[in-house]
Amino acid sequence: MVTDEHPSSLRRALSLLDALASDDAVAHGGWGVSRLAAHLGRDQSQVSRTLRVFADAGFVERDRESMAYRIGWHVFALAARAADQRLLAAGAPILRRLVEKDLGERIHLSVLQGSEVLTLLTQAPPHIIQTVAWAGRLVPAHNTSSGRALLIDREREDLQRLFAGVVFGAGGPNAPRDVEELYERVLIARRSGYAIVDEEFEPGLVAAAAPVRDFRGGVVAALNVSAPKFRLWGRLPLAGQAIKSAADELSERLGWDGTRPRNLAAGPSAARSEVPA
Amino acid sequence: MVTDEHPSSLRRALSLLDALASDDAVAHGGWGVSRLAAHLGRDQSQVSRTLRVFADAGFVERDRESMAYRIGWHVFALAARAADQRLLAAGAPILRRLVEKDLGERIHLSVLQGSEVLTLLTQAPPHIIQTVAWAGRLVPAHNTSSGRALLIDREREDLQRLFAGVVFGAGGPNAPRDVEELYERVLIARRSGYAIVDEEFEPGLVAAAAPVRDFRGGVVAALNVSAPKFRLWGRLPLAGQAIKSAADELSERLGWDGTRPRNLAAGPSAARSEVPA
DNA sequence: ACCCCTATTGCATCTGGCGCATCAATATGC
DNA sequence: GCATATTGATGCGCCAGATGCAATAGGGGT
Repeated sequence: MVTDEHPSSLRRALSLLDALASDDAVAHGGWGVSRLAAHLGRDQSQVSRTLRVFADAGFVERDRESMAYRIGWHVFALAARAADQRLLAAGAPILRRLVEKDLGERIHLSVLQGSEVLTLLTQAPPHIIQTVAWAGRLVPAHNTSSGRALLIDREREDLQRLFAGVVFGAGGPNAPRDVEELYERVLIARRSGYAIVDEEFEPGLVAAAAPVRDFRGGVVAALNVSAPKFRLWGRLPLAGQAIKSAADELSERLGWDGTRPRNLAAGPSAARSEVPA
Repeated sequence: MVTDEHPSSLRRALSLLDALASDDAVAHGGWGVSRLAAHLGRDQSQVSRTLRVFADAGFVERDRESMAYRIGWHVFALAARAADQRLLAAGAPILRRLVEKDLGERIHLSVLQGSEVLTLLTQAPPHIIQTVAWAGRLVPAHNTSSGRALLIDREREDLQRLFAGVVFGAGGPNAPRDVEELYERVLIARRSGYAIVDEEFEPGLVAAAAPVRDFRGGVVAALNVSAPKFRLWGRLPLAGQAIKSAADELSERLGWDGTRPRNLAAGPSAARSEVPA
């Protein structure tokens, strides 16, 4: 997640936090120094010292018996102050309503981070067991409906800049092959106000998404539904409409007056950050 | 927040995040470089450079127009991915303390799954014979205190959708007969901050429960105590209070900022800068 | 006792964080 | 219009502090 461009000790230190939040580390109830050092290819001494600083600052905590480090209270406290809590507060009930009343499939609220999509909230229908926890996870923006919705205002040059260095290979059979194809599909989404994706991210998976705007008119988030093709495909246009009206409602709660955004070259912090390895 | 003991560049860098998470900074929609530098008594050059590293890693974000930095979504992602882990890790000692010091009765930590309650952790007092292993068990949400606590934020329509198709028949003598009754009792629980249940799930069984919230502000789990009526009834309000304060403590460890109002759906442009200087 | 695995610490090396000064860009004043 | 103030970024020399190696210490397991 933290991609190195110019090595700095700070960046190296931050990668420790990423490692501690990895699936592996979480599943193991935290990682010890040596394991962490091995995973990152760094010397144990440095990992040990860096973790001590993090621990003193509360960014990580150590299990007394297993000696394993975990993400600490301070990160959670900061997360509570992370960008726009209002989006979460207003979004949660809308997600619930969508999944329970309208669609009966899994709904996500996500934001753009670089060329990837970060899932903030997930709501699954009651009868489905939560297989993977999607919240906090990153997926590519170019072959997902959320990504398409988040990029719905962007022009060709924006996309070229944003996806410079991103490989378009992976994903489902219908994934866009390059920025040009992506832009064409963005244009299609722009016309209807929502994005439809058919087996672009994963074979057999279809999805619909719509952009959420704040009071400035810019896209700040996306609402999306995704499900197996056999279950959702027939009502996907309807689902798109439902998602769109829900997204518009959320936008209104964020102060959007319904006007189109003026040309805002690129998103908030889109400039930097690349794809992870 | 980050207390300095032995200065290190990492610690200095982390204090930038703290500053950005301060009430002042959040209220102003983020802070610029010079302001941040002044606040921390550090040179602008270093603040600028450090923030770039943070920004590249996604730990902070920059507003395009105001040039102000805010806590970034990456921090949110870290917290989201470690949230489950932390719920269990931070919950266990609190359960133990509750049963040993405060209540002397069986305590559970549970989450909502559809219209049912899934118990994750159980702590029983030593003198009580382990009757049933509750961890992993599913019980209905409508006639249990945990369920009531987990649904404490829901509105009538939410409940109607959630319990559509659920039969309310079974349980104890005082179980709610329909969604309407359930909602009334949810409202009562909402007022006090904890839920009391008197022979709703099972004859002769009473219980109290309180909601646990995470850094997103939503209810993610519930803490509850249950025992035979003859043993707990007299001190049930006290038990409710104890459960509530324990739940609040757990919420804090999950990054919940109890001081912050969690449903601020009204103001359109609250996040933006209002105060001049 | 042994070995193996893990975490911490001492120490010499030298990277990279630091402050100062400068520069560019954008307001604000007259 | 020019002058001034403010804010953020950068070039550069210096030394704090990050790094890596090796040694040390603890903890099981056999």
